[in-house]
Amino acid sequence: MPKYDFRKIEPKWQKKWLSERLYEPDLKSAKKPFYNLMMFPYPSAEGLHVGNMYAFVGSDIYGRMKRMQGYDVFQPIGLDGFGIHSENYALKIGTHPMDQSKISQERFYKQLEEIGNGFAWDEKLETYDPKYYKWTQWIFTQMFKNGLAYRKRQAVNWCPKDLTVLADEQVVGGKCERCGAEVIKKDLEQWFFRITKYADKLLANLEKIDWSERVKIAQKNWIGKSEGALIKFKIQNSEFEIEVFTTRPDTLFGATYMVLSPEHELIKNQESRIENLEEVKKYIVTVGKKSETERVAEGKEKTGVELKGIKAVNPANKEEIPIFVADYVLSSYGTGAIMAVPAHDERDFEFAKKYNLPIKMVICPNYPAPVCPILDAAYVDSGYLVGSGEFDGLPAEKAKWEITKFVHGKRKVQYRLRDWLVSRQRYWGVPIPMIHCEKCDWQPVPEKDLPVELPHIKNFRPKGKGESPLASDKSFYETKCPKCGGKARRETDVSDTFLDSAWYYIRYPSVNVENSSLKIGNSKLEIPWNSEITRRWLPVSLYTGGAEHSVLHLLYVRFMAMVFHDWGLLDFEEPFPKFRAHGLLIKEGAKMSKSKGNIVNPDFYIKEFGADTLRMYLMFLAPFEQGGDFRDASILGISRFLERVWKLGNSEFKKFSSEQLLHKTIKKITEDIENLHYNTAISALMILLNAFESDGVSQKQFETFLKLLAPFAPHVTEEMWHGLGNKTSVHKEGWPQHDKKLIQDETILFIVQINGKHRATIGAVAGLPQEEAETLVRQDEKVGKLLANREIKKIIFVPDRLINFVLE
RNA sequence: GGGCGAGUAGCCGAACUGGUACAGGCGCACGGCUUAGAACCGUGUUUCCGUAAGGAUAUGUGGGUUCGAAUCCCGCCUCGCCCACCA
Repeated sequence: MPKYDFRKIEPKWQKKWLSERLYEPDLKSAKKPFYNLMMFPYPSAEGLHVGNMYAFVGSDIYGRMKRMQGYDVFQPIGLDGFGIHSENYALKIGTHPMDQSKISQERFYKQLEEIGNGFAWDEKLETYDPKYYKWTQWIFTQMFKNGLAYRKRQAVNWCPKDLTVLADEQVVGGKCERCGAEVIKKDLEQWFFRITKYADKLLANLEKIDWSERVKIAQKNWIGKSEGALIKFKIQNSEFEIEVFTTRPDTLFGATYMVLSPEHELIKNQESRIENLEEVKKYIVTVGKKSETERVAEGKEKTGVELKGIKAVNPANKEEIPIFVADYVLSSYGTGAIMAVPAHDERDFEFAKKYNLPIKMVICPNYPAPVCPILDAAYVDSGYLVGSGEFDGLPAEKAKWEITKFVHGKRKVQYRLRDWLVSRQRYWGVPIPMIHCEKCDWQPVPEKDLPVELPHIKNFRPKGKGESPLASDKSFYETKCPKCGGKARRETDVSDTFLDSAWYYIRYPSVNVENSSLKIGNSKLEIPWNSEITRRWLPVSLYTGGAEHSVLHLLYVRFMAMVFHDWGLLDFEEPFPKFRAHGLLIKEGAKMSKSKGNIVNPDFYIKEFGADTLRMYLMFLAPFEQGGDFRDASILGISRFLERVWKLGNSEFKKFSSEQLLHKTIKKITEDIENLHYNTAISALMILLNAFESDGVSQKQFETFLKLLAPFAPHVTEEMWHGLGNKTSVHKEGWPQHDKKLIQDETILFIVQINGKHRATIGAVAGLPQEEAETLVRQDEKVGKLLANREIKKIIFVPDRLINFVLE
């Protein structure tokens, strides 16, 4: 018997598959397209993380079964190589990202090949390839032309370590998603994408897509829809008004003061009337220096300053109320100002207590209530109106819209979602293709001049002055205005990496074909993909990836698809009708991280045990969607399993007695893979192998077994398949079908219970009616004894399964 | 603070729609093979009583529904993930 030499077998088949283009579907004319996609990785030269491998293998197993089921499976691969991640790595080891990317790319692709996935290598793409980012830039210019990209000055998230601004989605718990540094606010003018325009659709479409529930919930909360009203408050002795957004217009009569965010325009506007201007300004400056986390940490103790000398008027009861500025009101949500109703809002209550402001109760749990309860906390539940003039006695829900009408307010739906900040003051990214001209303002770079190539500049280190390193390269930024031809300056910021990944899945099938064009009047506009191919292959059949991208990539990518759809470039709105989040792979109970030094490098395990063993081990740990704990010790179980398979396939065949078990296993494995329950599928293979070893196996049965094992262990199965005299790849074989008749049991085991307790197990033929089953069971000696002289109150009968005698 | 999810053997985990709780693997123990060890093969492995047959007991915890609950309902405890002053 030859030795199971995976070190020879695995590279041999990998080469062969590649040269035979085994995993390349016919993109132009495939009859049963199945686009199986896993989120592409961002590479660093440290190489593929075992967590990446876990995710890719899980996706591959599904794709392999689909291929064997007769689908034309397209499983492309590429690199999300632009961005802070790769740039920081280059900074750390002292290389240039442009050179480093070539090294990382080679290493990553080599590793991805070694894990034995069925990738369509011909269509690989890298986001830092000018051929690719030409179109990322094209998308940017179209966004601008369609009014979906705009510039705005506002307080934005700034990472003091990575020296760039960040989108809200990239600030996690007040910290930079990439480096973990405390994020502070900076007042800067930046490029934004108008994702809020699609808030409603992004939310509504969630109902239509089949996604892991936890990801849908995360998106729903992030979008954060709330219904309320816009209400205007007049400023005493002034033309100025303050507009507020509230979800509780029913409590308007209880508004005893107002609060503005530190950035609110009224403060500048009314500067001359504010008596304590110095104090106010000082407060605003102090607040501006605080980081997000400091604000949250101090959140329990609210701070604020009254704007002395000016008052607002409550439009409901015309009472004069004071105005405060406080940082618990955010400039970026609603109108940046609130009406404070301390009796019915926890935050306002706390603030009012601290500054000794009146607390007026206007909602009572009961009506007519002789006395309203004395508040030691805000009463935030619903009830009936009191102290609200003509509205007294109305249920709060009803009063909401009547009061809004009474004060000429407007109903308004407000989203928590903010526009997507896409500028980055870094080097390693897609240059934003915009030109600024003193005369003509902002102009997009004309399509014919794309791409705007990222120059190889020596000093790419971020500068931290709110400018990208590109701003020091005169030859880059000096240009002419595309409109008037005058002297102009290029935008020197780059765009967010998440823009690169927001459309890659459309590009894959079109990598090697000609792009389509749109007719606009008499001219043609080339678009970034081929429409015919796109119609055949998209949307993606199954998308797999990490749940950590719930409100990042997975939100942006949906937004962009909706935009393309509205431009007539795609005929679907949702890019991924089915998405599954895989679990997190941890190591000995702890998260893998560089700082802990416990990152598992797959190379070592592939060398030591083989890719097939590592693949199966990873999948056997726990359900794929749950994640798993990598422990060295238990990899031996799989290693033994494959050795035994090898041994069995190299010994003499004879007929296996239970054809039934084989067919039950076919059914189970098919269902398990469909549901990504790879751990139980592997366990079913083990059970079958155990049976083969004790009862024997025919060649035909063993070949079926190899097909079932093929998605998990593609190399060894291919080797043995050919060893049995087959000339074509096992991965192109038809997936085994179970025989429905064969899996029906002829005999079953009856569970006999007395008072719900298991007392005996009795074999019987299947399909026995209750009476016969009862007779049979009573004949049993033990059961007979237990039932002797007892009164039977009731008998519960579950066909072919159980009979329960209930006594007295 | 809010939302979501989970708690089964020494460990990872299985259990369809409520119907034999713990499949499969790891580990461990004993035995075989071997000069010896590794590897490999076999047997056993919730806990308690019992030589055994068998019996009792057991799915974080306390209740409830049911002939019957890991599964459904309510309270509590613990852990994980996400969000977090969003008016």
